[in-house]
Amino acid sequence: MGRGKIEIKRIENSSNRQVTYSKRKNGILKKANEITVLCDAQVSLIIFSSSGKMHNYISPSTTLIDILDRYQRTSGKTLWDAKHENLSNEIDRIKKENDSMQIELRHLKGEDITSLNYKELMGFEDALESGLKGVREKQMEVHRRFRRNGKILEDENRELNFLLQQHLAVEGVRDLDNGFDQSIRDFNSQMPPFAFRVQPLQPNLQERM
Amino acid sequence: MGRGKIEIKRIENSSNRQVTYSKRKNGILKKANEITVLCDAQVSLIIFSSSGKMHNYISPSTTLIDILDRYQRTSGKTLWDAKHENLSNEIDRIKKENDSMQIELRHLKGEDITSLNYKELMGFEDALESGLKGVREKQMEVHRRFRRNGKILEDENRELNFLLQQHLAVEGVRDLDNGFDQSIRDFNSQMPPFAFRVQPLQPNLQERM
DNA sequence: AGCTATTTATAATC
DNA sequence: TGATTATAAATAGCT
Repeated sequence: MGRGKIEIKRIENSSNRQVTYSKRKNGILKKANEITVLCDAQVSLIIFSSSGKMHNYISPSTTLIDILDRYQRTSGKTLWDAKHENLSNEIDRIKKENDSMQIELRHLKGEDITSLNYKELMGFEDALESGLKGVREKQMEVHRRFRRNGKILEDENRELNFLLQQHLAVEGVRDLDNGFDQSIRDFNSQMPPFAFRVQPLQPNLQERM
Repeated sequence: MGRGKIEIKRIENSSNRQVTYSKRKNGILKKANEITVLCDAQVSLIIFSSSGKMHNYISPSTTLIDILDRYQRTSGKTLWDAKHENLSNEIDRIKKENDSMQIELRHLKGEDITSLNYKELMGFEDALESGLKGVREKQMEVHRRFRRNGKILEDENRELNFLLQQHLAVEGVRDLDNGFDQSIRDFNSQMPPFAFRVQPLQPNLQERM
């Protein structure tokens, strides 16, 4: 329908193609709307030009999602259900893993063990004993480190006290009235040696306890 | 384009509407194909008639899913991602739950406890001790039941032996040659009393061990 | 379903 | 691009 008849095959001239696309695109969009209004139809029309521009028409009485849902039901073809199913399967798998871990946890805590047989009980006893052994070893280690750190702090404290006494002996007579040394002496006398807080001489001495 | 001009508004006559739908539907499908071929376009066209019949056209060079993916990317509108997001969120939630259980399990088994602080260690020690206590109590119970069952079996065994001796004393003289009683006597003498297998006099005596 | 008078879409041109 | 126009194509009303 134009000045001349054309064959329906790819228009090689790129600019002609672009012009024809633009005209015919408008034509189709118009017809999509007309059939919607005239015939109560529901239309979803999505067009991509070869240059990537998109145009679309959806009948106002509906939505694209609705059309696609009906498309799936009518054609039997599946669009997003496949992706959906994968996720659902993963959820099931993880939930199962979850449940069995929950059961094992309860067993290790001594709950719900009535259903276990003797062999299973032995297994859990072993697991609990080795766990307890590990925890107790770790506790001992923490204890030892704590005691060692305390010992070192005590030594530091003793040394600092000694230095302070020296300092007081040398300087104290000279500045009897400025009150500074006195306040330190008060502070020191109120605190037991162990609690005397100083920056540790060894860095990284305190570890996480 | 027809014998008369028509207004673009719903055709009230149902059969006219149906006829017009059929003609125009063919027209649009044809145009969709033409723009595809002439202009290298990619078209997805889905039409539902008011009576529910579906017709659709997809450019042969693509798929509906591909068009819809591009539609989402181009328009920013989301079609199935919303449904997906819900499932993905649930997966994340369950996976997190899963991970923390896995960590707790490892800790209860005495693994990976270097990262625990002292207070946490104490907590796990308590949990392990109470778990171990529960398991050992259960084991003791199983043991007791086992011993009791054994005792009962011994008693049964003794009684059966007694009955057998009686039987031999009364009947044995009469049937010295049939070999049956002799074989029983042999069988019995080879087995320690405890291993003498009989149907228990009390049903349900053996519980799960 | 066909037919055809008429309207509409659009190819070529400006 | 956008407007014009001659012509092809689509289709409304009728059988």
